Amino acid sequence: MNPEEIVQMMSRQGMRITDQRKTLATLFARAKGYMTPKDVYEQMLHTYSGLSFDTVYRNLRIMHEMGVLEQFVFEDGIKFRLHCQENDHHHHVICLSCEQTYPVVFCPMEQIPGLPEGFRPVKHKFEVFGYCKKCREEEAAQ
Amino acid sequence: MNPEEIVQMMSRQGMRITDQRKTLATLFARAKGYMTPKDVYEQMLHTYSGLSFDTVYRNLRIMHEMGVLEQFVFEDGIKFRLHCQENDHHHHVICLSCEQTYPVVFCPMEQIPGLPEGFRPVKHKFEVFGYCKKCREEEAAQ
DNA sequence: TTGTTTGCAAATACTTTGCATACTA
DNA sequence: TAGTATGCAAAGTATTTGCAAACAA
Repeated sequence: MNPEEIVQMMSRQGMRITDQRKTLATLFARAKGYMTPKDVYEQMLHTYSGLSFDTVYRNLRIMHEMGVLEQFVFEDGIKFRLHCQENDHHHHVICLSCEQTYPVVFCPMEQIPGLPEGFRPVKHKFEVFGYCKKCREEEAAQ
Repeated sequence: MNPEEIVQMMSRQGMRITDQRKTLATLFARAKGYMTPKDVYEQMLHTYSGLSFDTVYRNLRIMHEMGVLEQFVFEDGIKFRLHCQENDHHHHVICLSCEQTYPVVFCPMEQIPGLPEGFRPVKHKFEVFGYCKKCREEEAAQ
């Protein structure tokens, strides 16, 4: 998705489009992996020297509520990225080096045996972490 | 696992066995689900009125490092429970109501298709959330 | 007796809130 | 113009650290 599409999406949801929010859109459009609130703040600070942290938090929260961003709880804290554009149910493969994510359509719930008797599943998580081709090649080249 | 076994395990790892740590062992032996540091603090406060939060944090961290406890990042924060005693690789089914967990031997990695070309997986997460038989029955009985 | 554990106090990190001003629509 | 967004200051929550006294081995 390009920045304009993101801005449109935000606008459609009733958000007012400020310069900062345009920059946020550009930032997330360009981002390869996930970003922490701190990452976002630091990136934005280049352009807006008077930027405050609470505005970043507010916008991240709103953009998450609007479904523009996706929030992911890593061991080391919460991170954000653009909301996944895949329509069908899918899972993610995440590179531990560049944090790029790849969708996988395979879903283990379709064939899971051995659920406890009487257990009614309502949601599940399946994520694979590792190293993508590009990062492995770069690593090997050093 | 009973409290004595947990205490032995801690002792074997070189931890000194204080009254508080014995109580911690008892607490986790009895706990059905996961506990937040706050839960633990509040439980312990019944017995130790002068208890401080930092001691709870310290002990939880140490017991996690020693492999006595298991740490789980939920959306609403970090929680702890006894480290799983299953030997073989397995995954967890977690009840959203009582937080009781059940092991499942099935592992989706054994048959996952569609990994991006050249991606080398190093770890994965697979967790199923829902409601266990007991909680569903209790819910229905109301 | 030695070295670990504890409580206290304070520091740090992260996130949220109230309010006046600035800006979008 | 009406109402939202921003920066500032401050508060709230979660977690960590340094230190002296208490305690386990």
